[in-house]
Amino acid sequence: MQRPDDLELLTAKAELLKSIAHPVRLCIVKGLIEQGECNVNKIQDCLALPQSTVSQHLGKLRDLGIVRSRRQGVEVYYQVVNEDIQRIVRSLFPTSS
Amino acid sequence: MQRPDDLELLTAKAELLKSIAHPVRLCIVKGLIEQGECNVNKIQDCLALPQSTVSQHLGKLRDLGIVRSRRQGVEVYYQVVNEDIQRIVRSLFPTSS
DNA sequence: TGCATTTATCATATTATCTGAATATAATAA
DNA sequence: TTATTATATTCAGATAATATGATAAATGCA
Repeated sequence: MQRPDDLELLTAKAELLKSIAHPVRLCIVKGLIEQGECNVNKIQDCLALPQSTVSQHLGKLRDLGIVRSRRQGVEVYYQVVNEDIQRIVRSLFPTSS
Repeated sequence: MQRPDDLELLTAKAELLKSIAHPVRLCIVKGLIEQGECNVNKIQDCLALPQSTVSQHLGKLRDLGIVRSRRQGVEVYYQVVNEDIQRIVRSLFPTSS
């Protein structure tokens, strides 16, 4: 066991993991990875959670660079853009596409 | 985006991610994976954290089945036994062994 | 303009997590 | 038995994360 040479790296990676270490966010990210881009409204419907709850989770994912949003008219579409996260989620749910 | 068919699975996987979504626990797990089994004392020395803090983190990892402990006399040795976690950590730190 | 729809933000209550001190337990040696 | 070393557990306070309702902002349409 060697001394943690790079605490910043560890903290950054832990932060990354934390971003999907929540059932709702993991569900959102898994859904986006498996089925591609999606707008907020549809995500909400599927999760059956209050709009503000979903929006805040998406906001957190956006702030961390896990997802990117794109406005199309009134709607905002989200997609997963972080490769670490994509690898991790695919590796956690191997049977899925 | 489909309805979360298996909330339990999502919650379990999120729990798994949460277990290493902390710099100290990620450091411990990374160290154990890269350098194999290690006793608590050495882990403490390397992390320069209070004994109870390290022990509590190890306890959390043990309760979740991430690591397994083995007593050898007075010392307790830990090793990582969860394959999901091994895959994730290796994928997060690709340059390491 | 006024209105409906979609999404974001704010305030706040609740809950979970982290930490360190103190204490407890386990193994071994003297 | 007592002492020592190694590890675990308990507890209290601080901090952080989460959920939710109210409100605000952005867009498009009549």
